Amino acid sequence: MFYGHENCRRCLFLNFEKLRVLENQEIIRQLSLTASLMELHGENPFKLRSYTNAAFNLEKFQTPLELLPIDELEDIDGVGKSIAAHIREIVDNGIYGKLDKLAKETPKGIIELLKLQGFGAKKIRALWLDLGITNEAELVQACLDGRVAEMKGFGEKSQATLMDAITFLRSNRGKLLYVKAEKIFELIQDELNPHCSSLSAIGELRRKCEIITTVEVLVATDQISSVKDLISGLDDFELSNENAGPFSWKGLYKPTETKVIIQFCSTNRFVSEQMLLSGSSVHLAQIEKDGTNLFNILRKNDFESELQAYQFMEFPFIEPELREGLFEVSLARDNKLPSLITDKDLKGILHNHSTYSDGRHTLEDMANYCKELGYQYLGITDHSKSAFFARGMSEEKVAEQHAEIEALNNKLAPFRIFKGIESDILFDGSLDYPDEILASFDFVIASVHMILNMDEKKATDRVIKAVTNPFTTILGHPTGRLLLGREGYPLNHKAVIDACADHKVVIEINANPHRLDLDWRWIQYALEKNVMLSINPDAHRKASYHDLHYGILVARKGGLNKEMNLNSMDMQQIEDYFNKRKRTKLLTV
DNA sequence: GCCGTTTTCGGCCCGACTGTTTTCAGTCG
Repeated sequence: MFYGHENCRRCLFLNFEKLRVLENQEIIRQLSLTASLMELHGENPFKLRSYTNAAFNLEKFQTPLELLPIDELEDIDGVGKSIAAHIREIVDNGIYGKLDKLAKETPKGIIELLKLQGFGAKKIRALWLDLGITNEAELVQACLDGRVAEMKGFGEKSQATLMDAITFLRSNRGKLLYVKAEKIFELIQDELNPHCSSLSAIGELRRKCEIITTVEVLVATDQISSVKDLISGLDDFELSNENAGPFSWKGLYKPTETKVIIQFCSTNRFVSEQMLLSGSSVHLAQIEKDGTNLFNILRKNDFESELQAYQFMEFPFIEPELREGLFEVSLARDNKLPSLITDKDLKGILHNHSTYSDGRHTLEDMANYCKELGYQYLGITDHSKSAFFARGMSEEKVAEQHAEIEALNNKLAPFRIFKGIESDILFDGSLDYPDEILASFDFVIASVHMILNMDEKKATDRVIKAVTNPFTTILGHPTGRLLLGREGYPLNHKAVIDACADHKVVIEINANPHRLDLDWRWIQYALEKNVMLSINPDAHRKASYHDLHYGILVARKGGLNKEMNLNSMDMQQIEDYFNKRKRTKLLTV
């Protein structure tokens, strides 16, 4: 349940954003927040636990709660009269009285402090009551004075960890995952489209960076001043620098405190400005012809298309997401640019969960929807038994699932479900089923979920040991990172990729927008070593199949082509691949 | 606050890790 970030209660609860419609997630967020605020106010722990339990049970609930009458809400596990009434109130008013009251009784800065990693409501309560701290600045001062370390339940280490957590929080403030920044861009696009001749994302957004610090947009219009007024007049946008210049608007998207810059230009300058403001400075400088670089050419010349500009420089077209100045220019110079993978190149979906472990939808639902989307196969990989809290499967459950897969394969043919498992990598790098059980799967994804605090040497040795396991087909989310949420465990990427090369293990590009792990910066090295990748959604519900798109974006950014992506194989190819690997493995066991 | 009765009260999910209070509370997954 906590493994897929989408189900992480902490992240849900801290996700203060207006980029939402009233979905079950919003109700869950409010109930979880209630539990934290109750804890903050020292209320009965059992009472607040019922809110946590209700939120937890609602996670698994598929029907939109806003459609349910109150008596049906009360039938849900963990939801009684009181919480059912709260849910109705949220549906009707957007928030419910009890939470509203709790929030009003709590300093805003204290609620912010609940975001600090490693510190829960009880610790924050202690800081609030004992030291009178009500915001981040006061907390920093208390740490610097050493007052935190002197408190009961805290010490020097806690104080240092607290400072680290504040630093992490500060460094991420205003930053957004690509998936969320894209929504801000779409808002701007919808508003401005009627008033401009051309509009494009530029900067990090156009380069499909996984983290966005500034949402930048280029607009070609002859009504600059009225477009500026239009943006400043929108509820969620705030002009922050009136002196930004005649050709730009600088401000904030208030709900997430994200910086927004809108640049203006004339229609005939659009292509050149778009390129100037999208490619990194290194990219623009590296592309040279007769001693003049692309940067200078674009400043002085107008083009009708980006292709025309590259052709002018005697270069092939370079996709915007590659324009980081890392490897693309030398590849282009040698005419070795990859034909980047696209959404259409995915033939099946691997790494998915069902109700056999912590997924929301049944195996049959997951299979039907996968088929409906036009894919040829599904690889189902529920959690293994060690992931007890994700309801990992016992050996008996595995057998039960395999029987159902066989029945479904008869029913859904030629669509095919492959028997997989997301096997936990245990503390010492071993997998948590005996060989005979591991041998019963078509493929095995080995992933780390627990004990994430090892040093680089230990973490690397552990992962490499899992990679050398003859049953491992794919290494799942290699570093365990959650973007803007948790650093991955430190890993010697080269050593791990080398081990994957030696043992013919595929590396996952986890497409969940919170993970995007393997980091795209390592794709080129993997390709150099002839290591295949696999773009997997880690879906815990049907809708998460669509996360594949974000995996595609970073895979393209790293320069991946379809030939080196495992799930670009068609059904027959991947079946042969799995079978061949299994035969090889059986020889080595 | 919810649940499940031995139904109107009494009990309330797991395990590992960390740091600190040296025997356990808080946090996380």
